[in-house]
Amino acid sequence: MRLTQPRIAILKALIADHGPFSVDEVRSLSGAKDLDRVTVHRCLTAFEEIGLVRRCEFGDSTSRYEYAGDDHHHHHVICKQCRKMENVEECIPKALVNAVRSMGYENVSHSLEFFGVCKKCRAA
Amino acid sequence: MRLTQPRIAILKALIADHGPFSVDEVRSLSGAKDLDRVTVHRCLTAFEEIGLVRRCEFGDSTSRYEYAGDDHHHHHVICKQCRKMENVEECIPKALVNAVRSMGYENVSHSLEFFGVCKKCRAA
DNA sequence: TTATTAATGCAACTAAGTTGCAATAGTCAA
DNA sequence: TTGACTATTGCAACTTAGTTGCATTAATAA
Repeated sequence: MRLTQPRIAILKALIADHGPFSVDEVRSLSGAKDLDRVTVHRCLTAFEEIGLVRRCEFGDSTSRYEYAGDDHHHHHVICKQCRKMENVEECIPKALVNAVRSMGYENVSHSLEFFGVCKKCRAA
Repeated sequence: MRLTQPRIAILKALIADHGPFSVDEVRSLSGAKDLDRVTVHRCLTAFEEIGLVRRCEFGDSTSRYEYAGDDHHHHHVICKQCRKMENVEECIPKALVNAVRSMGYENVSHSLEFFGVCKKCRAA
């Protein structure tokens, strides 16, 4: 895998700002504003494949990406109103994954997202 | 809310076959093959709003829907290879939801999906 | 320094879902 | 039962996110 200008810019942005970002958000954060959307896509996909980046789905049919090179496993809460998101450090118990294994699955991973209304939005 | 032919057909299909279905799958399952895609969409959205149907996202940028009128809360495992899906009856511990509440969120819901490789696919 | 080829950028395309609007068909009241 | 009201449907056109093919560019290895 080659270390190119677009890839450096994208990775820098993801490491600096951490909070899953859409392709277009990554594009503007990366500074390289003239970066092609397709390139950002391909870079993120490539990073995902080697585990440098994690893809998140929040149910709005847009993929978001965050830096994952630090092995910091976590989940997210998304405010149903303002769409702000925060990390949730707690994770599911191992027993749950084992339950799925006992159903005959191997190589089990999971996706867990929380949705709620944040303090700010409730005040308004 | 009016009880129309399309809605009856769609609900029947969802109750009969349960396993989250995409809009097009619902369309063919409903028998009413000449049903407009848009209509199916709108019906499912309407059902979702009144809690009759639950929307699931498996990270392939397609929404899937399942009957939820029976209050049967559960999650899913999706095989990473053949895309087959099964219910997972276990759920996350209350402590986890409380952790999110203590971050300042109310009305907290969650989405949890498992991904793995099923027995059949491993054999092949 | 040059040759190789992975990666980029562009244009055209696909897939899922949304919107506006005229026509249709449930539902309510007479 | 009939008629009026209006929610719902179906169509066409549109949006948004993402993908594909291919010629050009720029990392890397010799």
